[in-house]
Amino acid sequence: MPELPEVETIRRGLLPVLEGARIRHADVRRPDLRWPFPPEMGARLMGRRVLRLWRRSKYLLADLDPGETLIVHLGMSGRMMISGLDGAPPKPPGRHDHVVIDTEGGARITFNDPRRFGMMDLWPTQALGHHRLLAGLGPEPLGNSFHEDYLVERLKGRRSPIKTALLDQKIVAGLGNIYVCEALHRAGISPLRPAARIAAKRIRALVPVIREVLCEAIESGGSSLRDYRRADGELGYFQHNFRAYGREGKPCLAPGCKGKIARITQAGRSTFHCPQCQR
DNA sequence: ACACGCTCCTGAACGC
DNA sequence: TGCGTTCAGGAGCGTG
Repeated sequence: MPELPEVETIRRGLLPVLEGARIRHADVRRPDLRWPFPPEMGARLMGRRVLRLWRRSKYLLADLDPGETLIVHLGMSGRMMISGLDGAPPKPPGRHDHVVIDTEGGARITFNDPRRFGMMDLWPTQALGHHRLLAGLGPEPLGNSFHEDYLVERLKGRRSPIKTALLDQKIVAGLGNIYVCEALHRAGISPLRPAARIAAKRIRALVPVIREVLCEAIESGGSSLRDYRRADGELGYFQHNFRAYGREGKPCLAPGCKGKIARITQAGRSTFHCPQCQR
């Protein structure tokens, strides 16, 4: 499922066809995803130019001329597909293709989301910070305001396990289940340990590890899961080698560790970790 | 402020 | 072979 690296990779894939392009037509094929689409979304997108395509946490943001931003979240199973390039026919919409955007350049961007956990909204660009979904987000993990002192401070007094704390988007925005498991594994920190009971030194060491895990995933094009299947023009599919995630029962890959990856449930979610080397 | 459980949804994987 | 059941999970939201 798309986490920050996947969204970033999708953004980069969309960049050449969307940034600077004018939307010729937008086909909104159902009234809602997780929430209703904004009123008249299709009509409001039509004829507008995309000034900038950027990302905040797991949200894709397309600044439109004039003054409005299209906010897109891919949820669990959202995908983007590009077709209609080089004179090829644009892909006709199929099952779960909920929004189809055609540009004047001839490209077609198809948003597909079987589980419909995604969302789209339109919001004034200068007031984006006040959008209910963006307002409370913590710092970008790859940005300057996510740093060692910040994380140490934010985890003070947190009795919840570090795994849960790192999934809290108010603390750091964009981490999901997979990369939290990977980061904690690399840092040798047990996902079960209460956040407030981790030595400051180890939290400080975790910060660059989080960045490293995300950067590697972005470099390799993100990660792939069941929900992502390779197809022509589909963005966001990646092959990434996880050391912990999805490796229940397999040998721990930490250097020198003889442990085995275990799978537990925390806050209703699977955690993969090595009980041997993660303390 | 924090912590927890519930909820949305469908396809894939699994069991009988 | 076919059907029913379980699981996956981002993250808002209500409750304590």
